[in-house]
Amino acid sequence: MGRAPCCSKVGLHRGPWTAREDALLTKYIQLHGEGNWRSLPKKAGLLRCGKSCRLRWMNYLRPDIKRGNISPDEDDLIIKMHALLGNRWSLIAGRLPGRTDNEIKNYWNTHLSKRLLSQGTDPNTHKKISDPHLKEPKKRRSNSKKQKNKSKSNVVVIEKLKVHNPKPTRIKSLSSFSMSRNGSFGWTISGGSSSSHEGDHRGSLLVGTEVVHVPWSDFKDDADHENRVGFLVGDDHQDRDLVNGSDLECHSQLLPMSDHTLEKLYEEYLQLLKAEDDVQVQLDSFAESLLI
DNA sequence: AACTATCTCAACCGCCCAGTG
DNA sequence: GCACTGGGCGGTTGAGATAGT
Repeated sequence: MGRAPCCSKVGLHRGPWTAREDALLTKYIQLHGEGNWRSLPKKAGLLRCGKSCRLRWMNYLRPDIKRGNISPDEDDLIIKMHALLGNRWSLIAGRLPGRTDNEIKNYWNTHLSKRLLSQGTDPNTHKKISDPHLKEPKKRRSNSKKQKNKSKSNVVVIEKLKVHNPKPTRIKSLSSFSMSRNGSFGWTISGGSSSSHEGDHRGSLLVGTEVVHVPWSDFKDDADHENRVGFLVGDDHQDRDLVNGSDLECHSQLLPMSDHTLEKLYEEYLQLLKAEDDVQVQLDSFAESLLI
């Protein structure tokens, strides 16, 4: 509908981001903070749409991002949240620290919806379906455990049985994350230094007691690797190895915090689910509370 | 080894909403 | 109330990776 694109696309670079672009964007945001996405590309020296910059930052470059497989607990939570909220990925992501809406959306579409189908559940309505054809998920030709190792993301699968490859995710507002847009609730995630949105990232990979990870797509091919790594880790060279080497162990070390948070969430759900009398009413009110 | 089918997910697109003047 | 802008969201796409033939 009539709205003009957020910026002129003439001459703008599209497609996968290079390490150099990542570095430029990260550096700019570290210095000036988030916001003003429309003008940011120009100021940062990027030939990108502001939206593209925002997306790249939010889903990949933010320092308060962790990596890691989506755990079975998170699986379960996503399914429950989806039953409550539908395809409101940002809200669901808001309940899963370290997960982006894009990641959850992708994960749902590629894994969870198929799983529900295979279990005879309509992924849209979360109700049992009777059509046997719908129960059969689209199968890959192999039933072998795929060990996908995309060079693009340079990620190693930790859990042998899980096929989902982790991608970078963000922990919404480490000190206290709040719902975006429609949501207003929040919780406090661990103490430690806060990483504000006003350019206080300082290029460090350490956020509080957490080691957060910077994306490293393009690393293997990019000649700017060293510059980028050095840049991204700032002066904290002890973190270099986290970037240069396999950081999967570090990913798993991040999980306890998330698991702890998940426990809280489960408590909420259990409380709701225990009340069988008017469970639907409570679930509805719970869903509404997310939207306030 | 080559080809094909399938899967994954980063990135883009269009729309909506809130804020501002 | 209206127009405009910036930011954000959900849906979709397509390149690259993987596995089977």
